[in-house]
Amino acid sequence: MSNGASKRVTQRDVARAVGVTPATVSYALNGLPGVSDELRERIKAVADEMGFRPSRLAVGLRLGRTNTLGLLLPDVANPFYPELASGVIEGASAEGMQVFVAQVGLDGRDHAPAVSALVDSHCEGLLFTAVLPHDIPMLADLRARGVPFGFINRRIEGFDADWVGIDDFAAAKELTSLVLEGRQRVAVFGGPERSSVSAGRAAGARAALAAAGRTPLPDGMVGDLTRESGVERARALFDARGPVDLVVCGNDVIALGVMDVCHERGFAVPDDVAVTGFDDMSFASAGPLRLTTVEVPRQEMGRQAVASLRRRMLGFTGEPQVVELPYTVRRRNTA
Amino acid sequence: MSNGASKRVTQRDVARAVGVTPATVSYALNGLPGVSDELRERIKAVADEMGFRPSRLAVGLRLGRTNTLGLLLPDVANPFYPELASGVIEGASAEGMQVFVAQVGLDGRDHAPAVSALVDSHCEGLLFTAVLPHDIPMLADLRARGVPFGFINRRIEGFDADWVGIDDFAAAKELTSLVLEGRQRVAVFGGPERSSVSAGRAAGARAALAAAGRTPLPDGMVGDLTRESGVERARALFDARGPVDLVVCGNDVIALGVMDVCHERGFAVPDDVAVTGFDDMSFASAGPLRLTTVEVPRQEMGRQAVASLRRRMLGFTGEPQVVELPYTVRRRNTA
DNA sequence: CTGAAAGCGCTTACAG
DNA sequence: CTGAAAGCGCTTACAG
Repeated sequence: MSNGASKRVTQRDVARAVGVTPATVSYALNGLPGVSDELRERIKAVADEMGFRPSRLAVGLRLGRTNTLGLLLPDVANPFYPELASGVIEGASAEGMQVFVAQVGLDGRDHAPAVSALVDSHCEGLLFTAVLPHDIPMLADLRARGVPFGFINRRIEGFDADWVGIDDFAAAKELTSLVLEGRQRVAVFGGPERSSVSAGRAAGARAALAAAGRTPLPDGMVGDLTRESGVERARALFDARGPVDLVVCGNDVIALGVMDVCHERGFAVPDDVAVTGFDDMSFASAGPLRLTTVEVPRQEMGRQAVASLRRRMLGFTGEPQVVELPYTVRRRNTA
Repeated sequence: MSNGASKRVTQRDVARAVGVTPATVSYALNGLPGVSDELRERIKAVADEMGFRPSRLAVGLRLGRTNTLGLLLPDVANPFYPELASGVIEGASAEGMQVFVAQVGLDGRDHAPAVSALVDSHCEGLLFTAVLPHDIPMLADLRARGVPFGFINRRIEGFDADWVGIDDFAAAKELTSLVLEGRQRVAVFGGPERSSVSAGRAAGARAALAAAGRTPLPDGMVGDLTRESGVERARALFDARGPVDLVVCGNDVIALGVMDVCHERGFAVPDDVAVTGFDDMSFASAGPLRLTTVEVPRQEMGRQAVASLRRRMLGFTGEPQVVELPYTVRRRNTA
């Protein structure tokens, strides 16, 4: 025993033990009519005792339904995604579904191989968290194959699909307006150029500035959503212009990088340089940090996305569903 | 088209298109002998053009090998685990394996249902990140069924299995000795009582104190690895004893909670109260935080665990493999 | 070099 | 109320 050989108990084993055919075991265990109560109980008891568990592979092959969903996550240096994933996994598990997690490149580069592997494994639905416009051909192909999918967080202009997220534009505008006050020299450190989320946040910040009759500094508007990128952009910015009044960042991680540089140069936050983040990651509220930011309901986004996807998997073919969740501006100590 | 019906192209479709039997398609695509080069190329071309991809379900059922691995993660409020997961997913994907991710309760409670679902799906190996001693019966059952598994991070005293982690005892001892200096009143805020990792870290801290002829304060030794727990324990501690000299925390998240309370009470860190963390999570090095902690190679732990597990899946039956990775003590500004 | 057949573990009409 | 048969999509001995 325990020689590595599969010790799986099959339906047939149970059938033999009880003295019926496998079909009867199937009927009994799946609660279909046509089996006497007494026999059903006996089969259940034997199955339990033998530790029989139907093979999901066999059931999936036979039924053409696997109860499996695929989740595509970009590189997890960004703590935004794990919490999204947690919501997805929790929501899926509550519905008896399993989740294959695949990783795509930073910022969502190179979805194709991951999607292919997921489809090969009969995922019945896919959830994308970091789509970019160049993914459209792949998505169109997916749609043609009849594989349901949904977007979380990012979406693609002009390519409709179920989506769950927040109003990034409104949130960024509100945050920026709130902290703008008299600050004149304002930099906006956005995320990747083609990310709908980053674009929305940057546009919101610019709109707030415009409403106050100001324009942002042209420095560092586009970059990765990483701390390193925040550091590099902040250094370049401060080298060129000294301590500016406010840096509006595309997420909390960039803001961390900016604060690193403020610390390194001895600029007081927010007195010399005010900084805002976005997402309200767990560390943002920490005592020594107290980052001013926007809380995004990441777990809830994941859960809602599963709910939408499940409807599709069950055959719903209506218009793309848009779920816009509430956000909360958190004004703390950095702006 | 696109009515939700499965648009899967099967081997048989390809066979029909080429005018051969499905078996020939299988031989051709899998590079087996017995197919002329010319025919093989033609079959490959047609398969590609039709977008044929073998069903992993069918292949898995037929071969009894699914190339799938299951990863069990506790509640992801703790950023420790996503980075571990990233290493696992990356390592698996490099080997052509897919990863089912399942979530278990906080601190690893209630593994059983998740394990069961993973085994039902024919995962060929399981990776546990937060085992507890009471999981032994479940693990023994797994072993009896011939399902290979490995531990990352936590392990179980007296239950040998492949394990990847660091020497938590040595690391905690080194860190504590380094920052101890003249500090007399020292609290050790550990993690869950039965976690091998938390136990090792706490023991290491106590050993360092003992070596200096000191004993830790009895307050808050056991608790969850959460910020809330850090907050609660710090409040109770400071209520009872005022600002102690040093709080050695079981991880960075607890330390964050302690620093929240220092901030709230106006205690300067490290001058009034020194604080150490453990793990070196990304936020730990942030300018305003500069937490003194121990860097744990989380991604690498995940990758190595996949390598060990893969050997088992390929039939290796030798002694349990123990992989102890190097850690790095990071002395920054909080102690 | 190619084809027909069995079988992985299930489910579900269809007969009895 | 129960059993025999077909089939989901593959792979692999086994004949030809």
